[in-house]
Amino acid sequence: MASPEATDRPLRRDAERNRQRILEAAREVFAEQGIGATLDAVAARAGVGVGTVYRRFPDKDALLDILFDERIGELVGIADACLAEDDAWAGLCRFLERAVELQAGDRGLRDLVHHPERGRERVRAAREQMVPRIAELLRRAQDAGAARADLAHTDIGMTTLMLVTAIDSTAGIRSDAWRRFLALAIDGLRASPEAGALPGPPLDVDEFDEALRTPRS
Amino acid sequence: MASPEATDRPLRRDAERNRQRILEAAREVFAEQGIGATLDAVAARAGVGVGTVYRRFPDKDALLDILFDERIGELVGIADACLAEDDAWAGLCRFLERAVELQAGDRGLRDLVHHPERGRERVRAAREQMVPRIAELLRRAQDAGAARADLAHTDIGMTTLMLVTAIDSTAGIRSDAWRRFLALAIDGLRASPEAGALPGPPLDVDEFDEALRTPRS
DNA sequence: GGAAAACGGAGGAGATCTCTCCAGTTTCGT
DNA sequence: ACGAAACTGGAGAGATCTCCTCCGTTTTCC
Repeated sequence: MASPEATDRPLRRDAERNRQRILEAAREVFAEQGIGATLDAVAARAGVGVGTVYRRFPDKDALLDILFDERIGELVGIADACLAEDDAWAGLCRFLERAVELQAGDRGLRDLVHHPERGRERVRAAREQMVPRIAELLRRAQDAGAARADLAHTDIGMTTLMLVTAIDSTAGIRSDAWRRFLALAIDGLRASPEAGALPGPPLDVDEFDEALRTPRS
Repeated sequence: MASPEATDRPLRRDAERNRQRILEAAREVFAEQGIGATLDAVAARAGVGVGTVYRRFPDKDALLDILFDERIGELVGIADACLAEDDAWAGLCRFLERAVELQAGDRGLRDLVHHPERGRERVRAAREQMVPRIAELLRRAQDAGAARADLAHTDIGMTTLMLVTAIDSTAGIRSDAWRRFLALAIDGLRASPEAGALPGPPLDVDEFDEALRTPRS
């Protein structure tokens, strides 16, 4: 069903072999270079011509959709697992850690999660599943008195967006440097007597969505 | 001395008028669009031809240097003012607030501060003055027991880098939304009994420099 | 063995950006 | 008020990039 010819006769042997090579090469190239990588780069890595890539996949978004549907699904799985934890605060922290960890290893995934224009239906749908889960993770941690009460779930989203910046900057230097910044961020989310009230209202969902849509330097 | 012809005869009246128009237009355009703005855009805003811009300024970096030398100098001034505050923690917080505030209003300044490739000697020199000041602001706050003891000054730098991401994303939506994220970040820097030790060593200065040099999506 | 399917990769088309060139216009000293 | 020198505008050259198509050649499979 991932194949465009699924309903017709199967691909010729060489075609099927190349299709797999392209998918694997695309996985590698997008993970390294992000979704900005050209299909020429994918073709080169796969050892086929660009024409072969374009014959098999209508365009880059279609390829991204096939590749990343599953990976974004993993994020949903992580959220569900963390919702199942007894300790709500630990669940929230663990979610952040594992979600960021997953993205740390894949620049394409980072781009896609924080870049609503790209990808198609499946990726988009998966991303939308995240919102209620994150909101629930936060609400539980707040009810337990562990997370500061004035957080909104968009604050969690912005926190991961900011962490992605740290990852992008440091991935080539020290691949786990992000853990330090995550720890700092988590301490900022914790309920604490010293912390004053947050200034201003949080972003609402639409504002946050627009924020993701905004191109960053 | 800002003028390339300073040692020769003064510019003709129309040339000097256009030079001023270009500088003002460049300030506006770079503040809005960042240092990626084209000199064509600057010329259009100034109401002159591109040729006129290139006749007066050898290239974009020279123009950036003239424009932003002073603005980065303001950052140094802010750091000095905050170093003079009695309350070391308040000084650090105030520095972050004012430094980020200054950058919030000027996308070009954000780009330049966090993008060591661009700009020339003067901008570069001004940026280097920041490092010891930030280190001192942090050390004082740590000695006072207010900032967590395991922070390095590169953590402050990374914090502002991450905040810049938040600003870039939200500037067009709610221009002061960043204050909320700054408050969260500051709470993460505060010494606190709940906070465990930070994982891994901080970035050293060279690593942080390389991190800034790394292109971000 | 031959028709059909697939291949490769040069290159067209379209975006950008930076910066140059020169025919025409403006300034200013005398 | 006039002519030389200074200055102007903006088309467009040149350099990159990226996406995607086209078609002569090769491979598959009945």
